[in-house]
Amino acid sequence: MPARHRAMATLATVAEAAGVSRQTVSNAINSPELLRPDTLERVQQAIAELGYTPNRAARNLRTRASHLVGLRLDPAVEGSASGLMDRFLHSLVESCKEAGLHVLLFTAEDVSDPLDGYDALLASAAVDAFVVTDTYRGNPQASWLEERQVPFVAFGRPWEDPQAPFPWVDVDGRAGVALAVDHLADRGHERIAWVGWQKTSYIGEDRRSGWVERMHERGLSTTRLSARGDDTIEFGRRAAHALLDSDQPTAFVCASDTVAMGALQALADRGSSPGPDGVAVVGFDDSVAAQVVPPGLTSVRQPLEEVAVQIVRLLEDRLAMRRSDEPHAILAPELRLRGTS
Amino acid sequence: MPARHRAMATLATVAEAAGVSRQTVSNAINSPELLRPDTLERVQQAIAELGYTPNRAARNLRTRASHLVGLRLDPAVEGSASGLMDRFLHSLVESCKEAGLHVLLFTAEDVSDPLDGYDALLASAAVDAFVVTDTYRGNPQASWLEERQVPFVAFGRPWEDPQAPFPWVDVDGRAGVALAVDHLADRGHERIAWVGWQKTSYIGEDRRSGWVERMHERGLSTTRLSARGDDTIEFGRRAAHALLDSDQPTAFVCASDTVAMGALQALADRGSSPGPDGVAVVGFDDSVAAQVVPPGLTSVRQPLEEVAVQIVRLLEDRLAMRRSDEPHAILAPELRLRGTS
DNA sequence: ACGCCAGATTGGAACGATCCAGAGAGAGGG
DNA sequence: CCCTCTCTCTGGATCGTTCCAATCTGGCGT
Repeated sequence: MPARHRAMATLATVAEAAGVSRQTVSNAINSPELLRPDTLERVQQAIAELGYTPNRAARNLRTRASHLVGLRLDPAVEGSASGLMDRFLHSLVESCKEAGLHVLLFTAEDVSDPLDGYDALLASAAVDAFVVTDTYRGNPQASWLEERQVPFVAFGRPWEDPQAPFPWVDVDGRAGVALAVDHLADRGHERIAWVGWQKTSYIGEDRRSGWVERMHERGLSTTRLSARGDDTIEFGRRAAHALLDSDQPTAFVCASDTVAMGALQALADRGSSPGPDGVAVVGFDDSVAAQVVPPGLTSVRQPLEEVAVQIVRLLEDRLAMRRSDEPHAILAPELRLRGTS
Repeated sequence: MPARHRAMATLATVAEAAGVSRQTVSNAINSPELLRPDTLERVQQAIAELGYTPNRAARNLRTRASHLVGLRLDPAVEGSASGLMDRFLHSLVESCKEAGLHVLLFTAEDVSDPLDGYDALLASAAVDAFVVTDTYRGNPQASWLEERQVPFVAFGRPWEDPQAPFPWVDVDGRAGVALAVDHLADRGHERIAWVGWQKTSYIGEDRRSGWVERMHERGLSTTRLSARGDDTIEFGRRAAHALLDSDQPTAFVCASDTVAMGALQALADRGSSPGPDGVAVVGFDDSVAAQVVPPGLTSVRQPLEEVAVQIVRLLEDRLAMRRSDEPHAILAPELRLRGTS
């Protein structure tokens, strides 16, 4: 174990100890197949004895690569239920490790500027690549980074331009909602309502289309069963009340757990409880809230672990200047069944 | 704006453009007060024109500092309500930025080994310092890092050894719970129960002591009003039922929101609802779940933003090899009032 | 006119790795 | 016996910055 106050071992130190040149030690680490077995053995032993680890800064300087991936962390909205970032981050860090990469976090000075922060890291060669996550509304980062030929992978589709050539990974929200509709319809529900986001949200409309399509596929009507608004508990509550007052749905499929929590509140307001006997509710995100709220909110779970794996795969291709055979991935979510349905 | 495919500007480039030496450009950036005003002006203009930004790797190599802070991300327990890491991480990244630092995430190969992962980053000089967060049960990292004279700051007290010299920041759980007790007692509750964690948890016992002390200070009895168990919803539920069956508390103060959610479920099981008219419940962590569960769970909120600020302050001291005048900070949480109390 | 001094600027060396071209050692062929 | 070729290994140059010591400049006192 190298102690910090003692001088760290360097290539030169190891080389001397093993009686070889610097370059040979370097090769022992980076291209061991170049060494004669006995030499390799000797060098490896010296490395072990001295506890040598290559100095990152020096390596980065020479190879012009930092093996760091930048991720901009934007403030999560307080009071929204998701907390997806936590799960995603874990998987991402894990997947990156497999690929010899590390995740470097940064934030913007100016949160409203989607480009802020990228430039500084790039110009100083602090990171090799980016993972871009905040693509919910358009995605100027993509074209900006593309222009500069910076390797990056997006979590989220380029909705405005589905043909955009950059690599991305996304979750099939539509399929997820269709899953929810199937589940409810299988259980005999016919009046299944949608409580979702504003029309301006690409993601919201994608999820909603899963509801519309699957409802029609199963011969169910969607008329007067749809509500759109903000991603807040309050909206979910009001929308659920309004729908219950007018067209008496027997189930709600929601664009998010946040909205779904609102629907649950509406049911509570009316003294009725969700679940098999009452009105069913299905959320989206499988947030912690969905897991802990009684009696458990059925919810569509995004495969974030797999998303991270795919992102890193594409990232590796880009970093190796390799053309990915499949630069886009749309992953299927699954339905987590709980008490509310 | 420097494009990636074009050669990046270097000190030499700028120096030539400004008609000065490399070192002068370096000084213009790091010690501008050394330059004559007109020279400084000229150099700065050249820097701006060429879009020059110092190369991190080269700087790191020369100065033996990376300005990176390592943070080990350990898997959050699914189904526990907190999600504190998300909030903390944001604040930490933000505070670090002010100090010219970045946060580098890593994970352990072997999660059960609290030291795993630190060594590799350290040996390769990838980070200058660490923020250690997983100190809930003992804290071998601290002594390990201390031994190696690695700068680090812990989020969490060294419970086993309060005199330990390393810098740390923590939240006063005891005071937070006392706040909750006061709040409930002020509202007329006298039979206030504790639902907390195992005796082996330092944090759990600290929080509990806030309940015990404040109850006694206010002349209230704690006899047969305490339950201890796992940090799960299920335990909270069972414990609440048991207490309600035997000694009829009118309020629950819980060691976590997770446990509190269990208590809420117990009330729901009995057809009674929490709040002013029924049994009050107070949680701990102010998790997203607390915010979204109807009618809103009153909860003790940790000042994570301030924790991050203090951690970075101590970190800066350590990195500057400066002795902090106050290397420990215990911050007071606050009570977030909601419908359950 | 000269020396002195502080302030401003410079050029070489160093940080620790990898790239690159070339040297040394054997093996094999003519 | 020499030449070539391959396999190993080596030493110098280099990445872009900062450290360090030395040099240069101009103002001031005598």
